[in-house]
Amino acid sequence: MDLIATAIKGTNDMLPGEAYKWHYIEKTVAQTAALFGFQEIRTPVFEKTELFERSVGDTTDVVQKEMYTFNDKGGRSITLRPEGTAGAVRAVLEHGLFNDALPVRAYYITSCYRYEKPQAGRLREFHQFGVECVGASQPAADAEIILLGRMVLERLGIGGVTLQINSIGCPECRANYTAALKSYFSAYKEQLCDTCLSRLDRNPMRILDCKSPVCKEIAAGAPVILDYLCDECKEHFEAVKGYLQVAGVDYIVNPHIVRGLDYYTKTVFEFTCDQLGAQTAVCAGGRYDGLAEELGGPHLPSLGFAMGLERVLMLMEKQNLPFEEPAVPDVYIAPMGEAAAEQAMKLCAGLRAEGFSALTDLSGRGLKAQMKYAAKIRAKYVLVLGDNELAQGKANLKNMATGAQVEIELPHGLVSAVYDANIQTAFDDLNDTLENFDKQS
RNA sequence: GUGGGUAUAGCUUAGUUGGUUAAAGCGCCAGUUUGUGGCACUGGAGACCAUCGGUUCGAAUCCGAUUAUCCACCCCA
Repeated sequence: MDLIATAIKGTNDMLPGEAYKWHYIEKTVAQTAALFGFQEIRTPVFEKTELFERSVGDTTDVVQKEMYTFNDKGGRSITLRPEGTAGAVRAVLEHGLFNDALPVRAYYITSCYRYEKPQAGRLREFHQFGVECVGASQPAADAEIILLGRMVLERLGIGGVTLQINSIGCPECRANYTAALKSYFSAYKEQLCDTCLSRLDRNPMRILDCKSPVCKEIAAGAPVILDYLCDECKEHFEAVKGYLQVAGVDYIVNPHIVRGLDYYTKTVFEFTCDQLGAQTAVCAGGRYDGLAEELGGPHLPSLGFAMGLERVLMLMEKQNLPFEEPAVPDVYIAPMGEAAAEQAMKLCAGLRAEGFSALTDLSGRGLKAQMKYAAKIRAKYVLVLGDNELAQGKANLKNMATGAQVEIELPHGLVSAVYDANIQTAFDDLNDTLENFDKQS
């Protein structure tokens, strides 16, 4: 084939044969969110560029080199959302949802866009399940969000996941900490890798994240944020850990967890797994107490997380986890000849009106081919409709799983040219037949 | 943005040291004369061997570039 266009780099088509997996994940995720009182929020795929520059932070990689930014025809700078929090919080503020009962609990399942080199577990268009809890300052909120993330993974059956938590403090304690980091790392200027050298000035906390062995070794001896937390942040973090312990949640405190988005404060966490290729995080988030104000709203301590759904899917497939099976057609009607084809169409319509999924031939195939097709689409029952059946008003209904057949009465309407009111009751009989079929055979 | 692997039918692959009409399995379509699927048999459609250029009498095979894809770095979910 020589197609004039193919899918864009880093995008995935979700094909009919796979869609049920997504449905299952989305359903599980939404139901779990509902258990925690979260309601869905949907915001536009694109936003004003400033929104992301301000929230995510204009020194972050995401903003600096990964955003899909363009000017629309009105000359406005528009950006496809690289993450979900900014838009959700913007909407909460814009519509004054904080005037209603606090906290606002919202979740979303959306696509996000980042211009990155695709690799395992990383796409340019990817999907996130995210939750935002706006207007909750207490450590209980942190624990609740973590519990929600954990429960989603649990309900999907995903194993091998570790919860790592840390606190990166408030702007005040972080300032002290970064100062300490700077002076510590400055002593190793000669040995740090180039990227870390540039991070020394801009964001020394990132050096803790570096994978280069040398930097890792140096970072191992670096000051730890937890020692620099102010009393309030320290207390908050202790309380969060306390809640997690009470809830029986296993976690490890990893002082090297540093989120790449600027809005995070205090608690940050990641659910990590080693089955994601070079990627580690399947779900990550934290508190962002200053974001609402940063966007021009009131002071609203908040927090949330995002879960990478492609990564969730990847883990589920790797771990051979079951998905809710897709629905298969209830009945396939195999007509033979033109007259039968018309009646089959009518019968299908009636069955569908009754809530059955009913299919019939659209390709003019022979009976054998139709049986094959019916088997392939995993139809539960097949009804062969030929001249004999139409003449006698009876037909054989075949159970495709067992091969058993049973004779049923055809609706009267089928043999008359005009739609007959009786057809409805006749379909009811057919329904009963379908329902009782297994008992009979 | 940097680096590495890969590129032959819808899918998975074979194609010997470059040598005539490029194979197979699966899938698809159709048959195996009487109206019933999963099995078997037979036949059919389907590939300008990613693209462009080069070396050669001759290229799917060698060389280069481009593109795509996978993986890793970076960063992130």
